[in-house]
Amino acid sequence: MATMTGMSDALTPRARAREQTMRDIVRIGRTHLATEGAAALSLRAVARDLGLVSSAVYRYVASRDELLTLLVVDGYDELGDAVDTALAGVERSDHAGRLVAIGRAVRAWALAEPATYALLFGSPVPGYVAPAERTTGPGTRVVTRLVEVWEDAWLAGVVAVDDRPTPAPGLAEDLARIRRELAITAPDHLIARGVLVWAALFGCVSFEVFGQYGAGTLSRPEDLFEHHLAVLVGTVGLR
Amino acid sequence: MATMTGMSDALTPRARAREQTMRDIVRIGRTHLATEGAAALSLRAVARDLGLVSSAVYRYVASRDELLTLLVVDGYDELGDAVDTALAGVERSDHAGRLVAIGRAVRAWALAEPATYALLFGSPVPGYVAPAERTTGPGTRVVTRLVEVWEDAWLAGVVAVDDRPTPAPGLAEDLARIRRELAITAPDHLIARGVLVWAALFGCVSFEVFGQYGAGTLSRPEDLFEHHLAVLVGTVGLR
DNA sequence: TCCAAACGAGAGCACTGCTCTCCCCAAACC
DNA sequence: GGTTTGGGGAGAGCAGTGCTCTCGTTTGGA
Repeated sequence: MATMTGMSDALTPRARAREQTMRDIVRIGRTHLATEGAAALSLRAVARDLGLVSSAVYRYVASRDELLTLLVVDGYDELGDAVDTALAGVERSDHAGRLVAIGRAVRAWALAEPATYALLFGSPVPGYVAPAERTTGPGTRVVTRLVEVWEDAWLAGVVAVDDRPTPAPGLAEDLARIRRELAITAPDHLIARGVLVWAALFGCVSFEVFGQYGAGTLSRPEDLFEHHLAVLVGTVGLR
Repeated sequence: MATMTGMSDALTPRARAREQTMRDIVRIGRTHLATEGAAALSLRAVARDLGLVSSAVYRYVASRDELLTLLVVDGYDELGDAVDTALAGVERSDHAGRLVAIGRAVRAWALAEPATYALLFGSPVPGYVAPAERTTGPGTRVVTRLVEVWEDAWLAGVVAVDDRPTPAPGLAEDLARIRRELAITAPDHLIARGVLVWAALFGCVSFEVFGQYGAGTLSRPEDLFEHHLAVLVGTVGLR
């Protein structure tokens, strides 16, 4: 509180070194996460790789859970970047193409970083709850992009989907809140289908990453995924 | 190897006591799993609750991983029983009703036993791989029931679904193997859609159990799930 | 120049999984 | 019934973990 209050960003030497150490911790943490997995992520091991004694890293990271939070945020950012990069190559008016691009990007990133994907979308690490104020922002980047697709298509008037089955009346309130919070205009049945496609997309990716299809039963999983994407495009009435 | 070789089942007093202890271990393990989660599952804690010293439980369970395997098998069995019970109340000819019943049963069980559900369908516990020879049997009960639904509907000639998008030619081999292994006759496009519905169903359940929808954003998640089920019924052309 | 803050090291506590040895007693065999 | 054998419990111990506390040292800023 004393000396260097203010807006930081002034880059004092100490802050500079500190940020470098923080980056090193996250970097080493990511490699450990990728090689040994989330439960085997050990602050002591990170400290060893960093050339520090275990207690020293507690100057930077308050607990193992906070290290997990850092990795969660890092993962969401990377996934969000991957999706945005993929979207950059698709015309905004090509709604089906954008949905497919998002799906492919999510799958590709998940297969490349299965441990981080598991940390974000798998079973919660027991005893650990990601602090909402730090993770919801980066955590909603993908679904934000998905919603953009439906909304764009709806505004362009090119959504062709049956409005049956009709969402239950009890859902109206929830859907209205979603519509308000995301500032969209698409009707209830489209929002509900969008949520389904969102969940289905990650369900497909999770099945593949977590090996639920059975070990080695699929010789061409990418073909199956492409087909599923194509069906999902129809589920929200894009073309 | 010495005395009591043979088919067991003869229930010698020792074997009887042993099985009782095994059941106690699984029972206590389940409560710990439910209260503290998979990563916090500790053989020592189970031993304490059992009134034993930690080394004693190693007479029954070779390792912590084996305890996890016991709980995995136990969970698959319970889920399979839940699904079968739900199906018992639906006419075999009511294909849509059977799919909905399976979906509801899976969701209800997952919400009732989130920790076990996470163990089965969430991110794999790091360093632990479920031994296929012990888990694939019980682990395929649900998908077996799902496949039964499509197959029954197909045989009854009541499947009304577009055969587009056409599964990629490269998928033919994989789909043929699935058809052979499960002894079904449904065509490629129906099998592919069935796989999608399977993954989508568990994607929806996982999103809800793992809180991916955002904490407390849905006031009536069951209504949303019902709607998703209704859409998925259409995805495989049931009515 | 001097002080306070930042920082690293080390010891220590309570916990974990797992191994090994010791030993008792009940079950199994004659 | 007596003998033996092995199942099973207890305890110590090793290596690892998260985390805390204390103790010096370094170093940046006033």
